Amino acid sequence: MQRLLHTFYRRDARLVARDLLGRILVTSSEGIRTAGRIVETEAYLGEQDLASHSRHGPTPRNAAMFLEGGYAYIYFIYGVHYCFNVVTGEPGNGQAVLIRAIEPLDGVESMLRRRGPAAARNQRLIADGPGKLTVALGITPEMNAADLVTHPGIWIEPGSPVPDDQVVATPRIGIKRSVENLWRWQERRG
DNA sequence: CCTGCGATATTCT
DNA sequence: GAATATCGCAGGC
Repeated sequence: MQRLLHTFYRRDARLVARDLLGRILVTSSEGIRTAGRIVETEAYLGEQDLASHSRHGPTPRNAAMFLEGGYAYIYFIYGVHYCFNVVTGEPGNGQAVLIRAIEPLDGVESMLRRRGPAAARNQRLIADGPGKLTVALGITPEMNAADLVTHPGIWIEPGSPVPDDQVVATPRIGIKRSVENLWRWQERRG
């Protein structure tokens, strides 16, 4: 089992976000592997990025964002959903990449069980949003600040990088500040 | 197909 | 008090 290493993550969040397309996000619990191909990401920078959780400095919620690249940052949003991010850059930068969508690869039965009836009716809905993929993969707040290079339950495998002509960059979703930045990356659907 | 709404933690104003 | 890196459901066309 191969993993992306700290050198991959210790770069600008925009580069990491672009390069995470086509990689495999994996979780393992009780011997069951669930995995999906990353097809949509967003980069969030530090203080200069007015859409980033880190723009006002560390708080109890965003503390993991200020670790070094390669750790997980999992936050609770709208009082309802958990979202999974990969911390990037150097310690103290406050950068991260939000994983917005995956295509299920392994453990689809487990994902359907976790996601419930809506996903069972239409399997394209299993993990096509940031709050959905955390449920599908069994990602919990206990995994916040997990080291993705060494943690036994969550990691990212190299997969196959997506070539430039298959990648589109657009504005980030659900934000009102810094909308001019095209820091959302998707694999072209086909 | 679309639009509106409730859920309600965390943080800032 | 208001905004927010969301989602599923109800209801209308």
